[in-house]
Amino acid sequence: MMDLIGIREQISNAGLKVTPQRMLVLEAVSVMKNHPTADNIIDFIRKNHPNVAVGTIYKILDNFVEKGLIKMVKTDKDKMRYDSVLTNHHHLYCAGSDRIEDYEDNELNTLISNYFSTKTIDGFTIEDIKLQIIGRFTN
Amino acid sequence: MMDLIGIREQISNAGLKVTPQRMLVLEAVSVMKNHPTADNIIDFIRKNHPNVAVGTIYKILDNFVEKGLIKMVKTDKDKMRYDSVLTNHHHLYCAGSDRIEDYEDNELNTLISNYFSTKTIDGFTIEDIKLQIIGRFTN
DNA sequence: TTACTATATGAGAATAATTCTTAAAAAAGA
DNA sequence: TCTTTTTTAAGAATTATTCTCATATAGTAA
Repeated sequence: MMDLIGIREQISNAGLKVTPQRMLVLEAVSVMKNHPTADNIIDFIRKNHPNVAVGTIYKILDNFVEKGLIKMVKTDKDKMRYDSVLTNHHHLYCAGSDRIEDYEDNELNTLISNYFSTKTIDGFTIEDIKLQIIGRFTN
Repeated sequence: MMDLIGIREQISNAGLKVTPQRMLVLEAVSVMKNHPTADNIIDFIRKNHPNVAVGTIYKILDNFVEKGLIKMVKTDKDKMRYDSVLTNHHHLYCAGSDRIEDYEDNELNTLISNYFSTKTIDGFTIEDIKLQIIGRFTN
């Protein structure tokens, strides 16, 4: 479940001081699998630790993104969301709601990276490719 | 250049009343090819028509997105952006700045739609697929 | 352990983007 | 034209996020 030692290590290895607040944020993002917004994370943490400042949580999220501990997910509408899954994956976006799910597909990854190993884009160096698959969840 | 009759028609065909303000907004988004933010659009319009209300422009942008006349593009950090290009295209995102460019590639579109014509995603009906190609512009 | 220094935090003010409210104005239809 | 419905202007309100700065704490070195 919540491997506090692992979380402590991740923060430390990223070159950040380990603080109770950072532990709480990283634990929250790891536990909340639904691409939470900053606000979701704030609520989650403050339910049990009402003394943690909102600005602190925003700053910690920035720290973590900067150090690569978590990622930001771009959605069409609404606010910023965060993602603790760092393996290469794509996202399924519901056209009619806020729902976002991960989509992992190595065959697809291979197909795309093969394609771009021969094809280059003029004036642009590719670092990463993500698919936004928009549609409807049927469940 | 600015085909005012075409713009009028687009608005009308979308089932919206044609007003001067809507003409201005659709013309602005069509002319500004750089994925403008709401604020860019507001500045552009108010330079020549300072009497158009900010809230009106926001509401018109919403109308247009809802009717499919324009699209929203969201990037990692910053605000909402708008896009008038309705052909199927992808986006190049600069990892180090706000820059976004369109990327059209029919060969790629074919590749992907072929892939997903055989492969289905459990519990999900695909409506559209967009690539976010992240990297660096070399010019 | 204690002290030191850099960094992180809490609290709330400030800012920025967007939405809401309401009365007045204008569009489309009869 | 007159009527009905929709749209607009203006600015207040809301929401998300960033900033400020005094205090507190983590990591390190003695």
